[in-house]
Amino acid sequence: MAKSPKISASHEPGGLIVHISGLLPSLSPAEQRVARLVVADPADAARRTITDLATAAETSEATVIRFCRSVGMDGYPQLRIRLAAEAARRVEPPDARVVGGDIPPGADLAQIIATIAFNDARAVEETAEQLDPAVCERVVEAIAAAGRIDVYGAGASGFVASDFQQKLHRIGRTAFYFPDVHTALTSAALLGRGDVAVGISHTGTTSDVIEVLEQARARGATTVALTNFPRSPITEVADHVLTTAARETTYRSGAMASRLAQLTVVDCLFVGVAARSRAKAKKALEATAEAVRSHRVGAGRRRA
Amino acid sequence: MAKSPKISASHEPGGLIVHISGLLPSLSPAEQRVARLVVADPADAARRTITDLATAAETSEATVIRFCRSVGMDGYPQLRIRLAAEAARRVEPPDARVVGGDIPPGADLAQIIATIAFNDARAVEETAEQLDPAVCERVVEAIAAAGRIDVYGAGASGFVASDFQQKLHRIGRTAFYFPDVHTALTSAALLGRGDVAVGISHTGTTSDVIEVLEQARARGATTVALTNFPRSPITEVADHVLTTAARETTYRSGAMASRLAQLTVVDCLFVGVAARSRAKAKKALEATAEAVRSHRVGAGRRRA
DNA sequence: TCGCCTCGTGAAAGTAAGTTTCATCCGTGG
DNA sequence: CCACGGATGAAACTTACTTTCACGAGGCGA
Repeated sequence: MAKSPKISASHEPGGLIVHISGLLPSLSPAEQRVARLVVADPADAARRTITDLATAAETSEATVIRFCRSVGMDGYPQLRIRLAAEAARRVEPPDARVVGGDIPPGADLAQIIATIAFNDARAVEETAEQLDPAVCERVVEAIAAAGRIDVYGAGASGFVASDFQQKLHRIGRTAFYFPDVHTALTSAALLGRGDVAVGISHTGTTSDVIEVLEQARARGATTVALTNFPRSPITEVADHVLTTAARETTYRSGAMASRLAQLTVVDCLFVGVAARSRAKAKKALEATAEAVRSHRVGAGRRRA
Repeated sequence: MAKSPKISASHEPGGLIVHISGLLPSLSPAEQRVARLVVADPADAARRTITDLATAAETSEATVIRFCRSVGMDGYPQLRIRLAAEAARRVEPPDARVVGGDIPPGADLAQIIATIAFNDARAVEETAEQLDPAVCERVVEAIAAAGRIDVYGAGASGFVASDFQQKLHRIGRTAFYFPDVHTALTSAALLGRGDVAVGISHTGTTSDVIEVLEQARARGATTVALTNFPRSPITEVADHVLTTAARETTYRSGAMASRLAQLTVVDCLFVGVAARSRAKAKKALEATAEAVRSHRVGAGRRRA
C-alpha cells in the first residue's frame, strides 16, 4: 500500500473538520456523502458506530473506512475520537462570559452558579497574582518564629480568622482566636516582642479589629493586616499588609468572593509555615487526623 | 438495569474527569487503578484500546467495562469519546504544568502561592461545573419554604455550616448551627415535615453529621448532604445530594480547596434563596449592614 | 463496435475490539 | 469453621471494524 491516497491530518491542530471539507471535492461520491455527514455534525458522528454511519450515508462500512484513510486517519475509531475532540473544542464559545458582572433579577440557577463560580475563582486567582511573595515570606517567618499568634477578625472575617487559628494550631503553633472584642483586647495586651497579631478585615475599616491590632502593636508584637483595600485604616497599624483582590460587588456576596480570597491567603501562609518544618508539621497533622478517625464510618472505600 | 450502581454522568457537562475523581474512593481497587490512569491522562486513555488500558492497569477488560458502568457510561467506546472530548476542552494554560500537583519540598513561596491558587480556583470552577442546577433548585425551594433550617458540620466543615447559617439568618430565614453533636441531635429531634436539615462533610463519612442527618430525616425533615464523594455514607440519609469537586490531595490542604468548594456551593444556594424574595432579602441585608456600620471607621472613601 | 482496463462499490469473510457469563478467590461475619 | 457476598479474570460470546474480492459502470484504444 505504498501509494495510498492518504493525506496526513496528524499535523492539523486546528481543523480536522476544515481539513475534511477541504478535500471533500476530491473524494468519491459515496465518500462525499460520509464526509458531509461528518462535517455537518462531528459530535453526532463521533457517537455513531461505523455501521450506523454507513447506513446514514447510504453506503457500506467499507466506504467509511476508505473515507477515514482518505482524510489521513488510521481507521474509524481514530476518526471517532478526533471528531469528539474537535467537537468539544469548538463548543467553547458558550464561554463568552455572560457572567462578568452581577446577577440579573430573572436569572435561573444555572446562571447564578456560573456567575458566582466565575467571580469566586477570579477573586482567588487575582488575589494570588497580586500577593507579594516577599511580604508573605516575612509574615511566614514571623509566624514560624513567634512565641504565640493571635488572629483577630469580626463577622465574616471572623470565620477566616478562626480557620487560620485552627490551622496553625494543628501544626503545633500556639495560636488564638477570640470571637469577642473584649477578650481579644485582653489577649492583645499580653502580647510582646516576638509575638504576632494578625488582623483580618475585608473593608479594612472594622474598628474592633483595628483597635485590637493597635493594642498588639503597642505591646511590641509584629502586626499583620489582611484586607481588600491597601490603603484602608487597618494598614496603618500593621507592620505587614497582605491584600485580597475581590472585586467590589453589590449586595449579593462580595462577601463570599472576599472570603474565598482571604482563605486563599491564609492557606498560603499556612503552607508556608508548615513547609518550614515539614517533618514536624506533617507529624502533627497526622496525629490530628488520627484523632478524628473514630468519628468516621466506612474507613476504607465507600460503598455503593 | 434496575438497581445498577450507576451514577449518572449525563448531566456532567463540564467534568467527566472531576466526576470520576469524586467517585474514585467508592470504586473497587482494580477499578481505582483504571480510574487513576484515566484521570492522570485522559487523552492518552482515549487513544488506548480496552485491552491496552486493561493491561496498563494490570487488570482485565471486564474490570474496565465495570469501571465504565460505575462512572455512568454505557461502555468503553462511549467513555473513550467522552474522554477525548474532555481532554480537548481543557487545553490547559502552559503554566499549569508546574502547578497541577503537590508542593515540592524545596518550593519557594511564590511557587506555593501559585500552586495553591491554581488548585483552589480549579476546585471552585470544577465544583460549579458539576453542580446539578436541578438539585440546587429543589434544595433552594425547600429552604425557601422551610419553617426552619438546621445546618450541621463538624471540624472544618463546621465553619462552612456556620457560615451558611449566618447567611440564611441575614436574609431572614430561621436557621441554626450547632457546634456540638448533642445539641445538634436535640435540635434534629425537633424538626418535622417542611423543615430542612443540611449536613456538610467533605469525606461524607463523618459519623456525627450522618447521625444527626439521619435523625432529622426520621422526623420528616428534608435532608440535604454536601460532600465531595457522591457515594459516601452521608448520601444515604439525604434526600438531595450536592457534591463539591476538590481533587484528592495529600496532607497539605485538600482541606482548603474543599472548603472553598463548599463555600461556593453554599453561596449559590444562598443567592438562590435570596433571589426568590429579592426585595425582602435586600431589605434584610441592608438592615444588617446598617447594624454594624457604627463599627466601621472612615466610612467614606478608603481608596487612593 | 468490441474488448479490456480502471475505478468505485458493497457483500461477505475475517479479525479485532468490546461485552457477558461464570467459576474462583478472598475477606467478613455468623 | 462455614456460608456469604463482593471482587476478579478467563473464556465464551457479540458486536464493531477491517480486509478481501467480485461485480458493474464508465472510458478508451483497436
